[in-house]
Order: sequence, then C-alpha cells, then structure tokens
Amino acid sequence: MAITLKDVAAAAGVSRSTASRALSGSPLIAPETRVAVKEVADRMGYRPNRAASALRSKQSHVVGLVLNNLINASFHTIAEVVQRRAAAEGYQVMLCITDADPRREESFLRTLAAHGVDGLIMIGTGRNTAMANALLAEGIGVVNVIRAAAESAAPSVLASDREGAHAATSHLLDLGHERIGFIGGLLSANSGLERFAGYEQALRERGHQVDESLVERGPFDSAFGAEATERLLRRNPEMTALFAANHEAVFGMLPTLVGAGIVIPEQLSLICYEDIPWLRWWQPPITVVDNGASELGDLAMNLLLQQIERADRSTAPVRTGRAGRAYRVGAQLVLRSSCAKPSAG
Amino acid sequence: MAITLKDVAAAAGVSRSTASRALSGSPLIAPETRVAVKEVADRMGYRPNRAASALRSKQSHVVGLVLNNLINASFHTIAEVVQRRAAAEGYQVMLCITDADPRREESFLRTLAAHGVDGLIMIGTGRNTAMANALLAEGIGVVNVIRAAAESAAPSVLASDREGAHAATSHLLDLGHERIGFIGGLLSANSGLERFAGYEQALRERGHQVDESLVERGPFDSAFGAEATERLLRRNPEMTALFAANHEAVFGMLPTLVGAGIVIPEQLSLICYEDIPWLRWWQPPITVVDNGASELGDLAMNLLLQQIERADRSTAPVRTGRAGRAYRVGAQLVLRSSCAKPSAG
DNA sequence: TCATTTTTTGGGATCGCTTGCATTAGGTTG
DNA sequence: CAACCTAATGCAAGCGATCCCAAAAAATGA
Repeated sequence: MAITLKDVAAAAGVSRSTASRALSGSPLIAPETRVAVKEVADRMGYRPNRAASALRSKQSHVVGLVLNNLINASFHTIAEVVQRRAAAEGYQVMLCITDADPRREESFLRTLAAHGVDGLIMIGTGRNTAMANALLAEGIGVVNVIRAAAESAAPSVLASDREGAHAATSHLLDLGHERIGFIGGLLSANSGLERFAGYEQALRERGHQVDESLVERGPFDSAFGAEATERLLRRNPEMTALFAANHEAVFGMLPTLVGAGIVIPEQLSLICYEDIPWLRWWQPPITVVDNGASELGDLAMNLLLQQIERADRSTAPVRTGRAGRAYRVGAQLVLRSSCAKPSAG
Repeated sequence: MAITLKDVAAAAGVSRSTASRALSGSPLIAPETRVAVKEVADRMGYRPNRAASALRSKQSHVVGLVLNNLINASFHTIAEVVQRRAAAEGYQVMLCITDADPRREESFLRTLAAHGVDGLIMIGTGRNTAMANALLAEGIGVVNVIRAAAESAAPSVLASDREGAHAATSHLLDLGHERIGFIGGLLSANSGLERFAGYEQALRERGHQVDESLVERGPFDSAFGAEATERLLRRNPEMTALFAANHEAVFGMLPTLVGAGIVIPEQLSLICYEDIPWLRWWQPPITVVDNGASELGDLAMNLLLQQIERADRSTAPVRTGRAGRAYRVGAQLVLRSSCAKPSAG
C-alpha cells in the first residue's frame, strides 16, 4: 500500500536503480534526472523504507544510547544533546535505560546490535566491556561516556571529576576557609572516588589534611543529603564552608541549611557539583562546578559519527586491539554568590 | 560475517523455515525441534536481523516517542516510563525531540514512519494532526499524551490540569485564604489555560472573582518565576497564599520568596504544580499537585500496545474516522507543610 | 566519419527473514 | 491394506531497497 521506490521509478519513467541513485545523492546520475525523480518522489509523498535500505546497505541510520536513567540531570542533558546532534546528522536514537544493571545492559547491547545500529553511546556499567568490544570489532561504533573500563577498545569521553573538585576546594581555600565540609558519593562510584580525590589533593597542596569528621559519603539521593547536612552541622559547628560533591544530595542539603537558619555565604560558603537550574536561581545564587554534560554528549556524538564515517569508507574496519583513546571534558567553576571569606571568629 | 538464520539452520540440520519457526515461537513445529534449534542458536550467539525481519513481516518492534524536550520533569518522567514498559514488552524506543516545533515534529513523524515503527506516542504540537491521522490509517499506532487536537483520530491520555488547579485553589480557600496569587503559564499553552480555568472556577464557586492584580502569566521558565514573584509581593502585600501553576517558574519563585524573607507557611501558604524532587525536601516540604506523569506514560504505552496488538490480528486495520477516545489521568493534591490558615491581620 | 572514452541508465542478483503452499512422515480408520 | 488425515518440515517466492555489471547514450578525438 505504501509507495515504494518502484512506484516512484515507474511514475518518473526510469528504472529502480536510477530512482535509487537520484534519491540517495549518488554522483553517477544526470542532474536533470535527479531533480525530476526527486520532484516525482515528493509529489507522491514517497518515504523510503529504512528496513529494506538497512538490510541491503548495512546502514540503519540509527544509533543507540544506553544510560542509567533520565532523572539525573547530567544524563537527561546528555540524552538531549545526543538526540539533537543525531537528528541534525540524519540519525535516529534508540533509547535504552539500564538502571546501571549489567544484565539489562547486556540485553540492550544485543538488541541494539540486532536492530543493526550504526553505533552506540553508552554510560556503561563496565561489566559488558567484552561484548562492547565485540560489537566494535563487528564494525559497530562505540563510545563510552563518563565511565569507561580500562579494557574498553572504544574511545571514551570522560568528565573531569577530580579537577572539578580540586578547583572547588582550592577556591574555598583561597578565600581563607580551613574547615571545609565534604558531602560526596560512595567510594564505590567512580565519580565519588574522583571527587574525593580532588578534595583531598587540594587540601594536601595547602598543607592541610582530610579531617574525616568533615566528610560524609553516601548514596546519590536527597534523603542522604538532608541527613548528612544535619550530621555535619551538629558535629562541626566551626565548619565555615561546604562542598557538595554529590549532586542528588543537594536536593536534601539546601533545604536543610535553610531550615537550620544558616545564612549563605555569611555563615557558610557553599559550592555544589553540577549546574542544575535551581542553583542559579537560589538566593543567593550558588557557585557550582559545571561538569559539562552538554559537551560530554556533544563530543561523544562527534566521536561516534567519526567512527561511523570511517567504518563506512573502509570495507574492513581495522580496529586496533589496544584501549580506545580517552578524551576529557573540563569541569568549570561557575562563580556566583555563595562563597565569601570566612567571618572572623 | 554475522551469523544468520541460514547458518543456524545448517548447524541444526533443518531448513531455514523450520529454524525461523522454532525461534519465533510458531505453534506448527515439534517441541523437540524447537529446543534443539534454540540451543544451537544461542550456542552460536545468533542475533536475528531485525531489519530483515521488519522488511518481511512489517513489524519492527520499535515505537517512536515524540516530545518537546527532556529537561522538563514531566517529560523525562514520561520518557522513562515509556522506555521501561516498551523494553519489558520487547519494544525499542526511538526518541524524538521537537522543541514543540511543528516542522521538526512533522519531520520526525515522516522519519519514524520510514523506519517502520509499529506505533508512536506523542506529546504533540497539534499542528500535524492530519499527518498523524494518516499514519494511523496506515496501521501505525498513535497515542497522544497531554495535548491532543480535537481532530485527532488517535486515543489521548490527558492530564487533569483544570481539576488539579481547582483542587489546589479549593484547598487554599478551605483554609480561609481569600487573596490567592496565581503564577501561571501563557494562555496560549493549553495547560496554562486549563490551570487558570481551574483556579478561576474554584474562586467562583466560593463567590469570589478573579482579581487580575493577583495573577501573573508568562513563559515556562525560571526567570519569569522570579520576576513574577517579586511583582506579586510588591503589588499585593495582603496576599496570603500563592498557587504556582507554572512549574518551571517555581525554580525562580522559591528562591525569591526565601530572598524576600517570607516565612512559609506562616506568612504565605504555597502550592506548586508538579511534584519535582526538590519540593519534598524543601523546608518546609511543599504541598504540590502531582499531575501523574508516570501514569500518563504508563497508560499511553498500554493504549499503544493495545493498538499494535489489534493491528496485528486484523489484516485490514479498521480505524473509525471519528475522534479517538480520550482518557484522563487524575491530578492529586499531595499535602505537605506549606499551607496553613491565614494569620489574623 | 568512425573508433574510443566517458557519462548515464537498466537488468537483475542480493541482503536475511517470513510465510503460503507443497511435501513428507507418521498415525488412523474403514 | 489402501485410503485418508494430521502434524511437521521444506521449498521458494517475496519484502523494498542497493549496487555490481553490462548496455546504451552522449561526448570526444583522430
């Protein structure tokens, strides 16, 4: 029932091959023929059948996007950017939500491959690296974002968690703070580990050392943020600054500070990780570390498109066995009004 | 290079037809043959080629999801729910972000059809209803979410904006408030219109009428929220309650209230539209109207699966010409601690 | 003008799977 | 035991595009 290439060809009075070439932008066709066919095609409302095209040409114009969830701001920002770039380049995006479960991740990788995706971008669990590498070897583009196992043969786009945390902590130290609280993610999470390392390193560089009573680590959620903040305030009345490196925890932390009647920045200087909209509108606007989610997504898509193009040219895609190159997106300290010199006393 | 059905069939010593039937769960095959073939298949790591399958069987096991963006909490919640349900039912989701631009929307509809999606869920602009109806007539499932043009032949899952706003306003009136501010979306947006109608209706029912000096309408963004709040506070010192019906505006509103030193709920009772995480953790926790984003997504996916199943059975999908049935997901007032009786004086 | 090159077009096989129809095996029945 | 039926399998024709190869047409040169 749908209009096929055959119909268009017949209507235009050319062969199917010619019609195909006219519409797919092949150079071996007379310009007049091309316009003629194109005109007929969109007069008829022709829609090429992608399944057929994919079957024959091994190009689906679909890319997969595998990530934990869409609630997290970094993740949905990345998803948006990737989708937009993809659409602009003529690709569709298949969305896969794993909840960081390796089994689901594996299932999605299989399915994406079955659907013949040209490539995929994954915020992976690191537990299916072998499979991802196998896909890569088959000629499917793969790009890791945020997390990347060492054995991954695919290129990676990483955030600068350590550097971001270092910059934030250094900024507070520069202002003269010495008792700087840290609310972070679990050390089992890579970003949690890295941000703590940045905090620690900055302190060390100034001759301080980490006081564990100023440190709270926990799951990435708001309830933890609220509790951690309360504990810190109770335990350390002399704390003059706070670095919230666990961005979900911020949802719980800020209200708790307000509830405790803490005045920012007079009584407490504050820096949060990740530039979520709220923080810019807070009173006072909160200084944050922007982890560059948009850039992460954008760069990942660039790398993926490169891979796809490359695979396109060479019939036998030669992938080196060594680890994929890692790119790093810088974290940026966005200064606003939540930091001040510690009040004397 | 990849393993095809032919390889599996050869390895299992059966014909391609038999292998196909064994793997696709056809009833006309001997149980022993089925298990034998299945075993061979996954020993070989066989991955059926979906493109080929789609081409032949006209079923892609892919559904499209068309929406404005992923930043908005309702939207990414819906996206998550839809993806999860889809995956559980063996479908993949193609993500399309339109920015509410009818031209992009149209382009995505074409592309999704070209990719042979079995169906699609759209938070549409209402400007491509004819095209959506055409797809429906072609046998592609369509479900509208949140917005639906009257001429749409597809079923719709609608939010209860008016009822939600009515409930919120009534709650404030019940507490004894008479000067209730309203921060809403532009009347050009359907939800903005409906929520204002709910506000108005509740006031009317109690013998009040809308005082336009208490009403602020503007774009769905945080800057507007901040400005609107300031204007309202300046213009109406005697305002005792505020209903924020524009959920993006809340990002700007809350900080402004805090900055102005307003104590909630003693000086001002507050209800916000949409249950975003922050609001539960705010001090005090904010009473909200939950528009039921998860349910919207879930119900939409149910309806879509129904349509797909139906189209599956009947060779000639008979779609009535009349408007698609509309389902409504209730809005729920979630009582927390941001509302109190107005203080005397 | 005719041979030769270049450009453009058409024929037809093919991608991997599904499916209608024919065939075979195995079991029943009169 | 022939005739018949049922269940299981195989054959082969597509689905709608792409693309190799050959043919035709147009352009070029001697």
